[in-house]
Amino acid sequence: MSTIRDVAKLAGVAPITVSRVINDSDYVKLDTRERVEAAIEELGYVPNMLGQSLRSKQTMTLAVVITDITNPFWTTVTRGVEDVAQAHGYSIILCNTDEAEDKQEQYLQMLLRRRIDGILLVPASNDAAPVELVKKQKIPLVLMDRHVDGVDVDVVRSDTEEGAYLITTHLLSLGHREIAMLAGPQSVSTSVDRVNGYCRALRDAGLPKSAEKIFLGKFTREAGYAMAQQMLKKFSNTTALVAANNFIAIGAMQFFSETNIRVPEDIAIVTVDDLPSDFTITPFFTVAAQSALAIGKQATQLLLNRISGATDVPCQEIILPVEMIIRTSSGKKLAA
Amino acid sequence: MSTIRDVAKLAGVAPITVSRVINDSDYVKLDTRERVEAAIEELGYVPNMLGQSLRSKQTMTLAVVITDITNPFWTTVTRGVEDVAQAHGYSIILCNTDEAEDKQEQYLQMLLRRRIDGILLVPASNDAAPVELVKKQKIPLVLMDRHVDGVDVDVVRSDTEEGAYLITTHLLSLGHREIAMLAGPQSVSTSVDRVNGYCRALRDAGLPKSAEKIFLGKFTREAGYAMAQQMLKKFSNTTALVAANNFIAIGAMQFFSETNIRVPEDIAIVTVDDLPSDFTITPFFTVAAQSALAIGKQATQLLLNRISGATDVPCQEIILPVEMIIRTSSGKKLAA
DNA sequence: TGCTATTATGGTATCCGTAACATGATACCC
DNA sequence: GGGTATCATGTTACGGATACCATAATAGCA
Repeated sequence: MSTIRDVAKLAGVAPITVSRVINDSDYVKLDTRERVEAAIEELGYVPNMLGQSLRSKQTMTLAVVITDITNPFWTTVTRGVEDVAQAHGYSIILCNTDEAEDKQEQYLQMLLRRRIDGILLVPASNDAAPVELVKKQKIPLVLMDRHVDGVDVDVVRSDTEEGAYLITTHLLSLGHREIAMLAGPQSVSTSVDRVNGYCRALRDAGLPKSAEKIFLGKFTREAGYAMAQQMLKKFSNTTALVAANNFIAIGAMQFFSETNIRVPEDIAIVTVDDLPSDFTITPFFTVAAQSALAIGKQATQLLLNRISGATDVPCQEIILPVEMIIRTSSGKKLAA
Repeated sequence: MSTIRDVAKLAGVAPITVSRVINDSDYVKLDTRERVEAAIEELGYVPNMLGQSLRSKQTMTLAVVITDITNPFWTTVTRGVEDVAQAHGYSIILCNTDEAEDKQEQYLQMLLRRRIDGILLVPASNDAAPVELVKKQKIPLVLMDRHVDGVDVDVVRSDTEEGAYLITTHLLSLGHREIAMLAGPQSVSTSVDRVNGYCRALRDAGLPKSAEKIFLGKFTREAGYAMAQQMLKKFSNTTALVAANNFIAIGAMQFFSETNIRVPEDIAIVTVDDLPSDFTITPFFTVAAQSALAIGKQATQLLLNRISGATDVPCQEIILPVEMIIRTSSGKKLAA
């Protein structure tokens, strides 16, 4: 692969002149410019960004560290990131942590070595260490979707506590009193927040003891299936269910479907996180929908602001609103 | 951010000695090593990969260029890529072309500038130019899912023609004779291949003229909706439908659902591409399923082989088998 | 003791592009 | 004609890590 010096030699100029032509950065006579461009064409020269980055200390690269690229919520977030990043000339490095702290740490180390310009992180857990690791190197960092306790850092997330509150309140308004919750892991803030929203709704309705019906698992279909099973075994009088995300809801639905329990007739279901409309023929779940795209876009915008020097501005927590969409899965008002 | 020289100075050694410690590449006295490691720790030194890459001419980075990160098929492919890449110490740069040739070209140029070690490309169209562009720079390249005419290049894809053949034949075996096809764009090989499979099945059944019922659009839900509408307008006697992918099938389903046409009673549907089981409560579509994960993994494996010097081996086209899964959407055998 | 092999460390140049500074040429104005 | 502003190009050094070669110290052995 040819270098800027090869081009310079062929065009009979100094390397810096070629650089000027490439970057359109300084005076170059038309005649010279044409000679240089011809040489570039002839050699098929492509500037080496490694050299540029080494000097400029900019890689024009952002990293997106998510927990699972297979989950449509995260891909939509990533899509939002990509759109904004691309519009500003940045590329995206994608990292999958699978919710594993060691994999996350490994990736972050690698990103630091790469001198990435900024990181968009969905923290695998509530542990502050990885955030500190990045902050110590002064690499701009924005957390997405989840917050982490005890560190000063930018966060862009949905008001997921309110979301859980809304859908639980909806169930209460339909007359349900025995409402269980199938939640995610305790180490993840969104799971905790959603449990809190659920509890607050029950408290506001004067049913604090109902909050014992909480099951903790993972944000997966398998976990949803298993938790639904346990839940019915333990609390057979349950009439409604709050799922902490769509995968849990789907897993629960599969269990109910297999055991001939009708939804919403026998048990009503509500959940946080909508499924993309592209995947569903007729939307079924009553949900607290967040805008994954907006999370990605806003987080990236904030990150780019930080990169372009807004370092004195104190860290912000941007909390986006959620929207309740009432559909079939929550059923009708119970007969009194 | 500190450099190898800062560490060297603090430890009282030459930079090269620090390098040796970092890479464990040569003799270093235990005593010296410890001093260097202490200095690294104290300064929070992180090696700069830009410098390393500039020398070694390896970026340890692969690019995945797909058409839409929001589509679960591509994310599963990407997941396969990521798994294999990560296991070999490579990172992934992700690029979304939105099926647009200009965006693809822009991305490829950028990847060349970055001196990516290899590219996994889902070509946006049948145009050979982008492939030539990459090959000219001798950057290892593997196409995924789609092939491109007139160029010698590695490809890993599914036997999608056979897939379409299988599901069409299944419809024929159920007694259907008026079978329409809703396909993707003509510029994409998978769409063409699926149309061919559909035609071959009809030809084998002695119904070549039925192949006039082909509609071309995009691989999207919206297009599926629109094509289903047109199709019924033009050929109201149609009893079965072959969709070229799952989004088209879902779009068609939505149209039928809105117009009170029952599936499979009034019209049977089969499609290529399964929906991930995590998104569906009870799988409905009879499909020709490909293993997206396998495509990603195999393509990456092949790419890594090329990178590590298998340049003399001629280009291969790896064609993975598809599997027909019969479900509800194709219905029962028609009464004679 | 003298010679070679092994261990341990350093100097210099290089990967590629560009910032900073320097020089030269041309144009313009009084 | 002399001085300044603009245009045009080049020289040198640097960013960070490391290959290559050189040197020095120690160990091993006859």
